Amino acid sequence: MAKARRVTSIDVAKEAGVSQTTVSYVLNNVPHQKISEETRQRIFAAVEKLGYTPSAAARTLRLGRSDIVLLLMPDLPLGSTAIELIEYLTAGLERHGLSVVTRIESGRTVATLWKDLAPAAVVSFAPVAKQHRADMRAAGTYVVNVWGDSDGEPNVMTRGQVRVGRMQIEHLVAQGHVRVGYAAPADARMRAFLDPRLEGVRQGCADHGLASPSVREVALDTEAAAAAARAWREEGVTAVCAFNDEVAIALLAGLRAAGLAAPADLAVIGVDDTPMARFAEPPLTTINQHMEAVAAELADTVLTGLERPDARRPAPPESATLVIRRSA
Amino acid sequence: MAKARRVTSIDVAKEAGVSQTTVSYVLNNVPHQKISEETRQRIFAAVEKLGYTPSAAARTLRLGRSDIVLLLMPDLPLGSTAIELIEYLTAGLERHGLSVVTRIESGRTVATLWKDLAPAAVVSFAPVAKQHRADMRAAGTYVVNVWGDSDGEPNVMTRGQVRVGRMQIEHLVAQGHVRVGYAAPADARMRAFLDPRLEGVRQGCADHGLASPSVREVALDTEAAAAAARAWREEGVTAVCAFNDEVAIALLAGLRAAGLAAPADLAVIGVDDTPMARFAEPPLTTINQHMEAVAAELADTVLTGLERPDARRPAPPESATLVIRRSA
DNA sequence: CCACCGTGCTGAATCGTATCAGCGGAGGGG
DNA sequence: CCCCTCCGCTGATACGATTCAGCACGGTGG
Repeated sequence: MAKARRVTSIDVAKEAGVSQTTVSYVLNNVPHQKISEETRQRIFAAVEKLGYTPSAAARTLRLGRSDIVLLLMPDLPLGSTAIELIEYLTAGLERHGLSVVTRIESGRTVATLWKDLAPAAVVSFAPVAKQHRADMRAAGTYVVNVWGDSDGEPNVMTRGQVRVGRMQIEHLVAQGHVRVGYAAPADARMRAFLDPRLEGVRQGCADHGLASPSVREVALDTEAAAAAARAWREEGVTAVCAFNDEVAIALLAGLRAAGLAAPADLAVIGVDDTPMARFAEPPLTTINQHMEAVAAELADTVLTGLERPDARRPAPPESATLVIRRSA
Repeated sequence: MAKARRVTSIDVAKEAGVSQTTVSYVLNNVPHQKISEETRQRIFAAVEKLGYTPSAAARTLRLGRSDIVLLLMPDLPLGSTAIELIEYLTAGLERHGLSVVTRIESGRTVATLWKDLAPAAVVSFAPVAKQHRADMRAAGTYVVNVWGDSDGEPNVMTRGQVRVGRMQIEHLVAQGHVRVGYAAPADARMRAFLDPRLEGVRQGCADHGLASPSVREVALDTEAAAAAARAWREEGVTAVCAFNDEVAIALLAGLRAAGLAAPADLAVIGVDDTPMARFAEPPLTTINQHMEAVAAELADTVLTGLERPDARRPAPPESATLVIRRSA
């Protein structure tokens, strides 16, 4: 069989008995171009009949930018929370004709990929050099930097993360704790999320007249975690907000190793509600972030940035809930 | 400032004082086109001087296929094992001019994305409808289906997964166990990995003259896991191979809830060596897969499939090791 | 001396879309 | 009756690469 030729807009034009220009106008809803309703329908019918799909490559070549949104993720395990976020974001943007692809970022190969894809927007959960960001913006790519480099860039995540930190403290205060600690991850790549969450905890402490939390790094290592636990105990700390469930679980393991028990000796609260959280010993109290809401907000930011104003929808108000188990 | 125009191969041609055709020949190493060494150098110099980068869109339009490799992942948490695999694969293919992007697959929107990207190859860890695969192949995309649908498609992962299952059994046998169980995940999306691993366990049992393993589903729920543990005990099972660390950790939680202890009452061995494995109670014995080797094999498959024969390198022989902790 | 061939290079067509500039005809105002 | 405007549509070009066909030139064989 002959190598099937692609169906082009010219084929559609022939089928509908109009010019290729008209087909393009109709399919792109070009404003200020009056096309009769009858012609429109003929064209849509032809598209349907021939199974026409526009060539993304040709579009990209002509317009200088594709309909792709590049999502940059750090080279860290993506928990169910992150996966959920990606899925909702993908679905949300797909609805507006944008395709999301993800790149797990380990180094500085973004530039190459960016040139290859010519994406309409880049959403980055991974750190990107300021220079790169500037280059992309200069070339017309809309860049959403989820990492708040505090340089006044659009940043949708920060606010929610602060709130998560506050929620941790609210629960501990409600349980009567007065002297609290904060378990930070040893992995520096987490900084972008650490900062706002910790800030939320600090704010919460201030609001309730508590002293600022005693911050310690808790490495993913039982001995190190045990040492941290003992140190907190000596300071009189009775409860610890962990950066996330992973850190929290490590800390629980450390407690057991140190012959201590949660929540009696030290209460622990995590963030994420990982599938593993319920199997911890004791089962982990944690904060469950509603990724659908977060993703919606993120999608909104992108669409607005790309000036597709038809897209706005109010973000659901509640975006996190407390999951009480036994560790705090 | 004037909107910076793109540097094209025509600019390079002018700078080097040759035709654009020649530039293309040189940059693509077109065989059977003799270009003098001197001209080559002039062109490379011009490329360097002007900072020329070929337009991927134009290439794609002309060739009908891009230099992108689309990696399809299921919408499951990507543990550090998976992330590592992705990273190594990305790095390995990048070396040969291929850009890897990932799509977290939840539904059937692959087709759209595939058309948008016109990828050179698709590597799928997620199930893809047979029809889709056929379409892609018909259009010239090289498809690697890691899910072995047993329809004779290239499948690099299966063999290694079988080996992993065997390794689990080897350890248990060495510990003197005779009657073993297999803890399967409740999530059906894991089937593709479950089947070969379980097959490996079965083979191992046969080799050592043991009865076939007693297979039970272990949901990620403490009560369900406890029930499964009790059931195995009643059968006389003394050790269980878990599908992965996640299932293994759930099972350990179930054991504690049932008042049983690992490994005395029931030994448990996982797969993956998740970061959480060492914090389990008791710390989990597991199999650590060497993703670098797996990724290398996968990259090799893709490159061979795309007929870039320069790329072959022998895959490292060892690709998994046993990590002994305390649960088995 | 002519025919022929290989070397090193060039001209022009092509991929499929978006968009600028313009064209015929109908209708209205003077 | 003529001019002008607006509607609905079309022709032609550009985007930036690959590649087919072919050209000039110098050397070699007959």
